[in-house]
Amino acid sequence: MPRGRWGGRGHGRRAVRMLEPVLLLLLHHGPAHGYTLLERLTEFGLGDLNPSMVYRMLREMEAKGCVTSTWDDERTQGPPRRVYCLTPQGDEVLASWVQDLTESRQKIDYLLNAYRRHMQDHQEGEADGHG
Amino acid sequence: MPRGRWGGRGHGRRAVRMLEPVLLLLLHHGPAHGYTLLERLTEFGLGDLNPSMVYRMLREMEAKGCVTSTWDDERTQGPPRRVYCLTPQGDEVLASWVQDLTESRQKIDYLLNAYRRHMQDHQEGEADGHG
DNA sequence: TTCGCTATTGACATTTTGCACATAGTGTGG
DNA sequence: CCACACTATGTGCAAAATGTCAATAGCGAA
Repeated sequence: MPRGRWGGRGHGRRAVRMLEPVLLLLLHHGPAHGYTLLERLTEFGLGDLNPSMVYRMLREMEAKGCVTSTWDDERTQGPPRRVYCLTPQGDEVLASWVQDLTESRQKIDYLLNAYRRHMQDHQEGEADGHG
Repeated sequence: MPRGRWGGRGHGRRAVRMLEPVLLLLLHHGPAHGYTLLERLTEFGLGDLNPSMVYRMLREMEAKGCVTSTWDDERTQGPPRRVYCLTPQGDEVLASWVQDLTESRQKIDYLLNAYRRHMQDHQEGEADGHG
């Protein structure tokens, strides 16, 4: 019974997916190669991602018009590299992601606070009126 | 080219999925019917969810052993209702969700802060050395 | 040539999501 | 009784997203 890579421990889903916004932000600093972006993901806690996913996301973003790509002229080593560059469109999408993430953060906060409050009450209840 | 229900506006993915943890938290307060849970979701900003998804999630949670369900004895109106009840297992899973969400929140914060810092620098750069 | 590293891409399986619709009991109006 | 609205839950399917593996490809070293 294959249930993905989450071998039984804990819950089976990840709360957030931030690959696209992180890539957009990274590209807002200036054009970059996929491979470079890939390495910079660790800074954002996305270090365990499979390269294919990053390249795929990049291509999807290009299809949506968020980025453009050209082949790099200079080649230091290895095969030709693509240089990705943010478009104004990508800029807007980044902004909308920031919006979404701000709201998401609020929702998470709400849940987390509700959890802590409830757990506190629960403990007090145990110590006070129960036992 | 159908891309889901996000008709071109903004980005096409949602950052977070919190249905399961919210249901677990709600059930930590005590047993409840699916329909009731469904209505309480709005408090957590999950008001626009399709009922099927909630019931489905509930059944998945039961399959995982996070909750148990029995048919309600009393019937006020409508068909028999299931009462869902959190298990110790579900308690643990909720805790692991809280962990995950705490980390996720940190990641979001990191991205948001990086964005704001960068945008500030960008503006200063525009006003100062550019134009 | 083969090996190892850098870079990118393709193909396929699995998982998740959204939606439409089926089922089912109860109460109301004709 | 029948149609209808409301409460409550469950099924099935199609599309999209995600995860993993393997393929391609250039370059330098052995």
